Amino acid sequence: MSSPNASSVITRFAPSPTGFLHIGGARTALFNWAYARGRQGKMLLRIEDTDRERSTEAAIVAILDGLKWLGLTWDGEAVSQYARADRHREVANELLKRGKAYYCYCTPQELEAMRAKAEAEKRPIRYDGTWRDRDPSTAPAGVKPVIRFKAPQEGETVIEDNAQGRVVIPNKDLDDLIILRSDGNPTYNLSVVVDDHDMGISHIIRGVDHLTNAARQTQIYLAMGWQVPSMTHVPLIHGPDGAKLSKRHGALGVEAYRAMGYLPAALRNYLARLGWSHGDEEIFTTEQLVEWFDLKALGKSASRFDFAKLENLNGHYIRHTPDAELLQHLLAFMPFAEGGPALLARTDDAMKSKLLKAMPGLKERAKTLVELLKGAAFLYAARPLPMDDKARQIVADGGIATLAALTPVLAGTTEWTAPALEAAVKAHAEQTGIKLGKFAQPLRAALTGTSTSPGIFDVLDVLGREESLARIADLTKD
RNA sequence: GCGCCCUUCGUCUAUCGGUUAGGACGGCAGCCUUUCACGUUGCAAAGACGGGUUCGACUCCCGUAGGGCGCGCCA
Repeated sequence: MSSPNASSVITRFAPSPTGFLHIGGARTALFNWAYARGRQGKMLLRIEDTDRERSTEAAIVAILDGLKWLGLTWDGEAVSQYARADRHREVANELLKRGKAYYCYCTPQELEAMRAKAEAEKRPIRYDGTWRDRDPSTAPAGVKPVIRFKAPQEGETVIEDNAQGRVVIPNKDLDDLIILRSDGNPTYNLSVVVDDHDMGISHIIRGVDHLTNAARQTQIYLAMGWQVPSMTHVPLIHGPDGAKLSKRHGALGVEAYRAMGYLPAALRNYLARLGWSHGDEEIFTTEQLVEWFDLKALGKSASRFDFAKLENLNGHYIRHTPDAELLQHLLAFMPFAEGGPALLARTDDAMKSKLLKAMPGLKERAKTLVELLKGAAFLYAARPLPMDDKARQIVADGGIATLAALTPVLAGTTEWTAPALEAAVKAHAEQTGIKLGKFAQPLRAALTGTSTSPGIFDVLDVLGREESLARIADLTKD
């Protein structure tokens, strides 16, 4: 199964489908992807679904969907770990045959008691090795055994980690883990080793929460006489408060970031800067990430997720995305936005061209697609326009008189374009000696129903002569 | 409790024994300005603590404190 070219890079992303793709998993996937892509290698995808109780189809769909949205493509078909259970059992039996594993007849209750006792006596919580050297013929009747790995008790296990450095763990602290459950199903640590070996994985890149597993897995590789892949354990991402970003503490799936209006490219860029750096580079393309990404530049300490920085980056990406492309992003985002589907239904070709025309002014003031859509709301608004408090205030504050005085100026402008309208209004301002700003705000209120918008002459332009004049007339006619 | 790991501005980070400890986000102040943004200029802001090693430590070593991860017939 492994590549004929021994030096080729094969990484993998191996999520367990017990929930959505969270931000830490997304970054792990990004690193695996970038590393493989940057070295003409492959990134494989394996779904670790051996926990039949908690694995769900919905989670698998969400994870694949999240990866696709993030633009992280994998090579070949996603592998179901559970589907390979026979092979895992085969290896468990091989280990048994080699004397590297044994049957254990302890019941879950006994193990629980063992743990409780150890804890009460303030001893390390580990399996005591009851069945390690015991004759299976003394097994109690009616108890289905598990198979335990016979871990070395002396010496130490060394992990040469690309991010963590050389990590040494005393073998006395690693107990005999279960590799095959009493129901005959393999457990995680066995499955991972067998799959990574069979799939020819050259580089394992995952979160540091797997560091201890790395030691146990190393022992299994050694027991099977297999080559241990290059290991890299990246530091974790914590929440803004420094606490861990667990499922229950507001950890969000990537689809939540999509709904918050972040662009995949911005999220990739942001995530890449958590635990990894390339000198002082802050904003870089995905192509550059692929080119620059290097295991050696990985940090060791956990980082906190900072929405403010993500938002800033996202704003940068929005501003620098070409209008037409950004419109496509906005359209794709709308189904996930609050009130978005309704607006999307009303987005015909005419509306699309209005959005496109207004885009330069719109994108300048949006940090997220949510804000972009909100900024575009005036294009969708139906007359008479709903007004927010500030707009109402402006109108009430002498705005109507200003608008009335402005109406003939606008109506008399032969060419309805932003520059022509601006020239006309400025001329009027000069004649009357009133500052331009005095005209702009009432106009903005009348045309958009808010106090903020793109440049007011651009707004007049996109809205068109008829609609603009009508919106103004709605306020001045009575 | 045991094991492993981590610790530079509020946050993300640069530094690979010799720097005025740099950048970015955020903050503050100014400029620009038709609103809001953008842009731009400037300012404040860091080596957890204590010992070593060294001519010289943020960089190396030890300890302390704080934090994280792991210790399932979960992954």
